[in-house]
Amino acid sequence: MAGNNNGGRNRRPKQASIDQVASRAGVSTATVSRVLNNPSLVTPATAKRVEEAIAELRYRPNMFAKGLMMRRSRVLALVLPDIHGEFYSELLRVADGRAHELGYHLLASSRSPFEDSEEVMPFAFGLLDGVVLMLPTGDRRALEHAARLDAPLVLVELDGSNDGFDSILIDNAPGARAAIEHILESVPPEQCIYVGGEEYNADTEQRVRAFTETLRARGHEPQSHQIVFGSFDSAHGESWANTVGPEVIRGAGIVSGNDEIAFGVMSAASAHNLRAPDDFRIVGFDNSRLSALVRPRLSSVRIPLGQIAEQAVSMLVERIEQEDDAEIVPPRVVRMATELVVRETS
Amino acid sequence: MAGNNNGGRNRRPKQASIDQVASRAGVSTATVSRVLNNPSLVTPATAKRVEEAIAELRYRPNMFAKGLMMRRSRVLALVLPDIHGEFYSELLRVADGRAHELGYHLLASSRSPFEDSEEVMPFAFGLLDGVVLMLPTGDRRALEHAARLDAPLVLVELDGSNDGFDSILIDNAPGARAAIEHILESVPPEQCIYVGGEEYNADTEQRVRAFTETLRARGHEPQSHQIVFGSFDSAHGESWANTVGPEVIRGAGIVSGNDEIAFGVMSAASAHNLRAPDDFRIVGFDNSRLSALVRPRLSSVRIPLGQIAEQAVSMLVERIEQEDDAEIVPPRVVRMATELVVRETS
DNA sequence: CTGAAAGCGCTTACAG
DNA sequence: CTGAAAGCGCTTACAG
Repeated sequence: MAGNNNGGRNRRPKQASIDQVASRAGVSTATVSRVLNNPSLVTPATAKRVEEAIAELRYRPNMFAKGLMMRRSRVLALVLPDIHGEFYSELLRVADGRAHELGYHLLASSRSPFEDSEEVMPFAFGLLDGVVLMLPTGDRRALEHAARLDAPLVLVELDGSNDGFDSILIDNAPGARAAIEHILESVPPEQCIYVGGEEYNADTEQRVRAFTETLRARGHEPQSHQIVFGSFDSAHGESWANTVGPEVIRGAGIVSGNDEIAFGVMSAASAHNLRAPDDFRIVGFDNSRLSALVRPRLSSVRIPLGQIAEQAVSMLVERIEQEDDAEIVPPRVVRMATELVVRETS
Repeated sequence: MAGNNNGGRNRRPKQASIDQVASRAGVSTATVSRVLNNPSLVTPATAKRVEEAIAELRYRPNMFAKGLMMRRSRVLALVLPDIHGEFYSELLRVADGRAHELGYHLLASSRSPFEDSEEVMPFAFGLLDGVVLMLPTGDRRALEHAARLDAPLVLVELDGSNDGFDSILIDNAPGARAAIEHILESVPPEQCIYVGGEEYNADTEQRVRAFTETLRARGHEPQSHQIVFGSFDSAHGESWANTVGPEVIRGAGIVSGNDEIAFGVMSAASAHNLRAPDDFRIVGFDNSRLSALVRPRLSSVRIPLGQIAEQAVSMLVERIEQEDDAEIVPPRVVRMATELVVRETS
């Protein structure tokens, strides 16, 4: 557009187009396209000429033009809620690995495409072949937006099968039940407390249910102070512990919404010289790397993030590549079980 | 292509095109395009008709066609090395926030676009307006590849200014120096040890240099056992501590490559009943959330990740939007200072 | 203020 | 095996 002063490096070089490659190689653009996408259709000799032209011109296909024709970009997105740390890396790493195996590139977004009504998201999403959407908040409104999206979608942590979407759910029950039962071995039901994260969260709800039902099975109806909500961070654990004070913590059996909360509780407790497992029992959720690292080592419920990520990407790609066919496979729901990892704090 | 049996939900609905919107609204495609991109050019009355048609047809512009014309997608990527946990979230969150302010969508990739020569990456990268590339391994080969990429690039942790790229560097010196000086207040130089992560890493090199120089300034030439390399994880800290044994740790002043390593060291030490700060001193790097949470609280050097992310995105967008102009701004290098956060372990 | 038309850079039947 | 040509769905001078 402007004067072609391409002195700088960080300046997009005027890319060669397929036409230039074609004329340089003395062939048609169709032939260039063939050597790029289906070399077996072309004589080795002409293929060679074309490849040389490509190399000389440093030609790289324009992905927009290609996408316009193919209606496919081979790019996937993984949309994660604003969760912290630990969580991200395994999810990303495994999802990316699986995507790569399947010939796709995976990108992650920490911003929901439906968060605000601005114009930026649709831009990006129109370029994607599909998205894995993690919705632990059970946000059905987001699901409605998603339904309007034109890309294939796999949901994680929210059952969207009634709306036609493949879904992957975390089955918190086994792990949560095991955790509370383990604690009940040494703590009476009335001293068990669930210190959870956000209340309106798919995981929170399931865990609270398991907690409640397990206590009831022991003939104890949990009181309101035995189930507390907050946020999934250590600050919440600390502030809860500081609020209730040492007399409540001593002898208590605590199931916390995640490891961070547990760290917060233990940290505040240690200020009163209370330590797990002697003075109280505690188990976290997530089985984060740090749970095995801190002293005392934190018992925790493992969530199979790697399997979830792998499964999500696999299902998504299956859907994408199925679109070309006529057959309609009904939405699938898969549940991933959790399990208790016993360490020192319980 | 196939039979249009659109019974299923997860099936890409045949998208309406701009032509259909135009004919439905009784205008030309040019007009539709104008109400979408520059409404002030259109009479309110006709704009309204067009908007209704858009709504009725659930029209969404084809981003490939748009990109083909505009040569711009408003999508940015942040390419991170395979670092763990903590690191990701702040970087991502802040970068995303800044990108959004500037009207871009940011996606993260944990896979280097140059990792392998397969065809997948270029696909994705041709769709991006620019990328922030974090290269803590000092991988100059990756930089060469990057130079061939046609998208604007901002480098983090590697100085690519000589190759024409804006670069953001972490200045480890102030923080590292402060850390070792702080430790030297109570530990003799010959008992100071740097337990680092990967040896060929921009951060490692700077920190080791600061460590070495500070000890030399005290008249002590560090011995080979005083500088050890490994990986940036707790396992390395543990194994190092177990290898050297309690006699080395007792009384030592340890600067570790990151907080994780420090946790590993402390964890192994506690098995021998050695605790910081009484039996030894230790400071980490990264100032991770957990450093403030574990007991004893870990002193750590803060790296301004948020500022780095924000700066990187800002510079990148500046470059992108500058491409249209003729003026060539020389590559910039900005250095972000680190600082020591003293807690209980030192 | 609006439209007809060219063009962005590819892919893919269709002929040969 | 190869090429001429149409077409994907947009944007943008250029006229009016």
